[in-house]
This record gives sequence, structure tokens and C-alpha cells, in this order.
Amino acid sequence: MTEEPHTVADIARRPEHRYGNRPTMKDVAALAGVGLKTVSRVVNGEPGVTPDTERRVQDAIDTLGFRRNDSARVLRKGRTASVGLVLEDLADPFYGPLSRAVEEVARAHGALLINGSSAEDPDREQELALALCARRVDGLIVIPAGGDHRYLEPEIRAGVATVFVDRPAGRIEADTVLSDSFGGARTGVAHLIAHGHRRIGFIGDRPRIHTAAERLRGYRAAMEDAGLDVAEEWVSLGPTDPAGVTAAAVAMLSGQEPVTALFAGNNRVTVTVVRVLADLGRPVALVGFDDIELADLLGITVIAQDAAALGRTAAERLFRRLDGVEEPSATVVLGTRLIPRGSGEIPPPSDAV
Amino acid sequence: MTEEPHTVADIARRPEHRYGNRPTMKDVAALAGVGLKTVSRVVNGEPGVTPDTERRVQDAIDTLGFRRNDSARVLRKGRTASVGLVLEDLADPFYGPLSRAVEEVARAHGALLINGSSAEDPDREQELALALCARRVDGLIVIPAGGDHRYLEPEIRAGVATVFVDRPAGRIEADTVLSDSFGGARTGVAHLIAHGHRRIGFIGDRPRIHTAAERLRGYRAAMEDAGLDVAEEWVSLGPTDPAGVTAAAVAMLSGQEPVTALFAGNNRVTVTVVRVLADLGRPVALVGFDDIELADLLGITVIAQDAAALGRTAAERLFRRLDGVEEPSATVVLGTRLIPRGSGEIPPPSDAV
DNA sequence: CCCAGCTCTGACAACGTTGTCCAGGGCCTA
DNA sequence: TAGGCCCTGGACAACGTTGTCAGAGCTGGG
Repeated sequence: MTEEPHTVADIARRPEHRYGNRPTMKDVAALAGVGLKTVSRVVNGEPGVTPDTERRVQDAIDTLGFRRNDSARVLRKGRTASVGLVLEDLADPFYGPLSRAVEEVARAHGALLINGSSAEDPDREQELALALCARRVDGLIVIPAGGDHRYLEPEIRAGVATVFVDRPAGRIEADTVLSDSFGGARTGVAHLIAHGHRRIGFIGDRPRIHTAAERLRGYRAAMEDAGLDVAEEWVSLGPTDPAGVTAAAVAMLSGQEPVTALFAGNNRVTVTVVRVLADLGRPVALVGFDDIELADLLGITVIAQDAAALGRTAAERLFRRLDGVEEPSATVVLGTRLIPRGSGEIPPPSDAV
Repeated sequence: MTEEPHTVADIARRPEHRYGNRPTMKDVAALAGVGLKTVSRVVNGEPGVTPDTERRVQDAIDTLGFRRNDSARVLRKGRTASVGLVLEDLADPFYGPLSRAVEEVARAHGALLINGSSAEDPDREQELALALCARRVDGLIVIPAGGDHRYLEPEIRAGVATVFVDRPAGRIEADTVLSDSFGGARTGVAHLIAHGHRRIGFIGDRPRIHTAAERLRGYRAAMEDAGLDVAEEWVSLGPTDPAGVTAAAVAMLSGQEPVTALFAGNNRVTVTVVRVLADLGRPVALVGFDDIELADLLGITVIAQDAAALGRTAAERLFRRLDGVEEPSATVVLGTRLIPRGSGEIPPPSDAV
């Protein structure tokens, strides 16, 4: 060492230190009476330091409350050991488990997860994803809100591993993990048809959302498979706020030829529809896409997708990329599961055709 | 500029560039034929650049797909414009809205939110919080899992603004935002007593969790207010996994003198208890702490706390600190609300004392 | 015609860390 | 005892950005 030792008081006295007076390795080195690099070695558990020196350094670290500045470390090393997750809304119960699953995988790989909500806004998705890239996350998992992800091309080319989940990427080729929205909806609607329904309503989200379009397609396919026509007034395509869904459901359930069954396109729609049906007083069959907490108690038949499996699969794929595995990008489609709980097995009223 | 222009191909040809061949400001400067600092000025929208120069720089940026490296920026500037949130479990529906509320406030202040789950493990909470500090987050919001937060003292002294939410900090003085667990539980239990119950069970979490202890205290206070004794077998203190709660509930509901009403200490407990009661076939009164989705349809009376308000309040306090407001640390307690929906208004059976 | 004052630009250092490389000292062997 | 080797520790550069400062070019007034 070349300078007189720095004490805690010395450092606290520095007038305008940027990190609010944080000690650096240099301070630790000065206090311990060793060189800068020796401190680095101790901090990183590198070999080549005698136990005695190590103890002196460790004491200095504890005395000063030193913590390594990862920004500087990242700058030097080029890897941040962090991955980003851009999702639609953390408050949506579907994304909690997904995010948690990603976090667990990241943790197992020693990486930190940074996530943000796009609020279903394409601009905000882009802003967030690029902000994460500016932070130099090693990888990115995106639940697309928008339909054009070419803005990520420079990043991907620059080496940011990227995986899309729940919805496919737009106008770009990339790894993708999806639930089988088409097949799930088709199964669910076929289930209603098998229980005798002929007039079945579909309440889903705007078709610019890929899963919503796929579920609508599944609905139409099931109807067509059974040789049934679809009246336009049986189909509602968002928005899916409670008021919109309530209005749509009420419309379908009234009039000359009301639907006798409903298929709900996602968890939020299901919840609202259940409320409408509870007020209705007349039994109407219902199958919902996505499982919901307490659905078993309410006897709601659902098409369940495994949010945690989606997140886990995507994260594992991401880390395989980060581990250097080179393979062509692929799309993985995870299956869904019909869980009959009563509401989907209600027969149509006898006076219905 | 002093070097020959860098082209996209030049940069791609670099053998071992650490960020997977990312262009830097130097590259942009070389391609645009300007100095380094001019690029910096353009990127940051600083004045003093002629429109013509700015256009040349912007073109080079677009051509190369340049994105500023925020790690280097942070290192230089000392502020990261990011805050960390350490919570218990992102998959818990209570924390989704809380996290989302924090994110919204952060966004409004131009900051990014980094969050992680402690899984209710004190060691993991510490590991996560310190990892966030190493990333030099400007501020930290913590939902404590452990009871000793002295490990944060050096960080706080070094200028990391810190706010605790939902549970108080242990052995350290800091800003805290809480729900009124004691008052809420007392109100809920008093509600059951007002409806005629004398033997009331309490199923909560381990008392080392502050909210759990407070709710237990509220239960005991309400019972004492009414001059009622509490039998030890009426109180279950976790764990709150479904099996444990089911066993506890079944035990309290059987025997010579079963309880006629239950108070559930949190949302997970409530859900499990509702399942048990559904299987029981006999009406038992229930009040739960925390609101749950669909609780209205199931007619569950709850003590509701506002998770989003907790998050918002904490985040606002955090950013006031970051904006330089100096004031003594304080604890804010947010009120709870009793929402009667039926289950809490069931009277005891007539043969009960 | 010259210089003051402005605008625009660029050279340079610094942020805190890690990788490279070299020096010095102790120990073993011949 | 001398020479070589290994082990420990330190000096220095570099990562990509921003703040400081000074210089170049231009305009306008004296």
C-alpha cells in the first residue's frame, strides 16, 4: 500500500462521494495495508492469498461495510448474471407463478431476475425490453404485448438470448414457448357440445392478441367439427374489462334464442361471467380457459394451462442458450388439461332446441 | 476522429468482444466521423450539437444498432435509477398487486424495479437484498422474512434508501408501512362474537412472522374484551400448508366441544379452511384475513387489506427519500376493512352453549 | 483589421473493478 | 551456499461512459 490507512470516519468525511460515501476496494486495501488486487482476490475467493492476509482484508471489509460494486464488475467482465422478464401484468394471478418459476430457474443458475409489466401496451413492452438490454441483461424472456419485435433484432444479433412465452414473437424468428390455446379451446367447446349444447357463446379478448385469436379459432373449429353454425352475436371479442364482458354475456343470454352455454376466453373473463351467471338465477353451462383459485369450490369447469411450466420451460431454454448451446430456434407448445367440475356438464334446458 | 470508420462488418469481425460484439460510442463516433463526446451528447439529448452533426450521429447509431451501456453509465454517474423489491412470494396473489403498485410509482419516477422472492427464508432475504445493493439500487423495499435486519445497516448508512412493508424491520430503525393486523383481527373476531359465537378457533401462521403474531394478539384481545376464555386447542400456529391447516381445522371442529366459528389468519389459510368446511356439511362461521378473488361469490366474510395501497405508500415514501427529503423514519399503519358476505354472519348452532 | 465573445467540438481523466504481468522473497535441491 | 522455482502480492491497463476544459471556427463590433 502506498497511502495512509482510510478509516470509516475518513470516508464519511468525503464531501461528495457519489454512492453516498461507499468504501471501495482501494479503501479496504489501504486499511488492510495490502494491494488493490489482493482485496479483489479475497472478495472473489480467488486462491493465492495467505490466511493471515485474508483475515486482515476481511476485517477491513467488515469494518468499512464494503460491498463490491457490481456495476463496475459488469463493465469489466461483460456478463451481468441477470435476465429480464417482460410480462403483461404482475398483478394477474396467471403471471405470478410464471414469474416465480422463471426466478427459480434463474436462481439455480446464479442469475438475478429483473422484471417489468408492459400493461399490454406494445410501446411500453418495447421501452421495457430495451431498458433491460441497456442494463445488459444476459437474456430476455418476453411475453409479447405487441405484434412486431423487429426492434429486438440488433440486441439478439449482439448476443442477448431471447425467448418468447405465452404468445409468439412478431415478425422475427426466435425461441417460443406456448400453451395450446387452439387445442384447449377446441376441447373445451367440444365438451360443451358433447353435453348437448348447440348454441354456445364465446367471450374472448381482442384477436390481435395471439392467444385470443387461437382460442377463437378453436371455438370455431369445435363448432364446425359438430356441424354447428356460429351466429355472429355469439362471439364477443373484447375488451375484457368487467363492464364489457358483463354486457356481452347479458346480450348473449337474452333475446329469442339465448345461448345455453358460454366459453370464457381467459381467467378474467371467467370470473366476470361467473358473477353474471350467479345473478342470473338460471343455470347456464360454462367452461373457462385458465384455472382460477377456488374454481374447485365453485364447480367451474376449466381448461387449465400450467403457468409455472411455461415459465420453467422458457427459462431453461434461455439458460441453455446462455450456456452456449447452439441450435435452431424452436417453438414448444405445452398441452392443456380439461378439468370437469360441474359448470361444464350442465345440460341445456329441455325447452332449448 | 482519429481512426478509420468502423463498419458493422468490422465490429462483427472482432473476435472476442465481451458483450457479444456490441458497438460502443467509440464505434459510432468513428463511423460518423465525430468525437466521442459528441456521440454522448446526442445519445443524452444534450444541447450544443448542430442538426447536421446530430443526424450523422443518429444514422451511425441506427446503422450499428448501438445501445448505451447503462453499466458504464451507472459507474460514472453513481445513480442507477432502479429500486429493488424483496418480497415473500411473487406467486402469492397478495403480493402481485403490491409489486405492481410499487412498479407504477417507480415508473412514474423513471426508475426500473428489480424484484425477487425470499420464499419466506431469512437467509435468502438477506442474500437477495445484498445482491440488490451490490447492483447499487438507489432504494430498497423489503417485505421482511427474517427478524434481524442489522445486516442492512452499512447499506443504509451508505445511502441506500430503505422502506419495510407489511412487516416491521427487526432490530433496526427504518421507514415502515403496515396493515393494521391487530385491529383487523380484533374487529373480525368481535364480529363473530357479536353474532353469538363463544368458541372461536384461530388458525394462523408461526408467530415469528410479525403479522401472524399481531393477528393472534387481536384475536386474544377480542376474546378478552368479551370476557371469553381461549382454550389452547382453539389456536393453531402453523405451518400453514394445506395439510397442516386441514388437520388443525378438523381437530377444532370435532370432539366434545367443537368451535362454532373460525378465524383464518391469512388468504392461504382461508382458502384451505373453506375447502374443509365445504366437505364438512355443517355450517360453521368463518372470517378470513385478506380478501380473495371470488370471495364474494363464495360468500366469505373477510378483513380486507389494500395490498396496492401498501405498495404505493411504501414506494412514495422511498422516492421522497431519494428526492432528498430528510425526516425521521416513521411507521405508517393502514387500516383494514370488514366485508360481510355471509360466512361471518352464520349464527352458532342452537345446541351450542 | 483585429480581437472579444460566442457556438460547436474533441481530448482527457475518472468512475470501481478485474486480468495480465512482473517483482520479490522463501524454500528446495544440487 | 548458490541457483532456480514456486508462492504471494502489487502496479497497471482496460471495460464504456460522462464531466471538465480547452481549442477551433465564426461573427460582429470597435
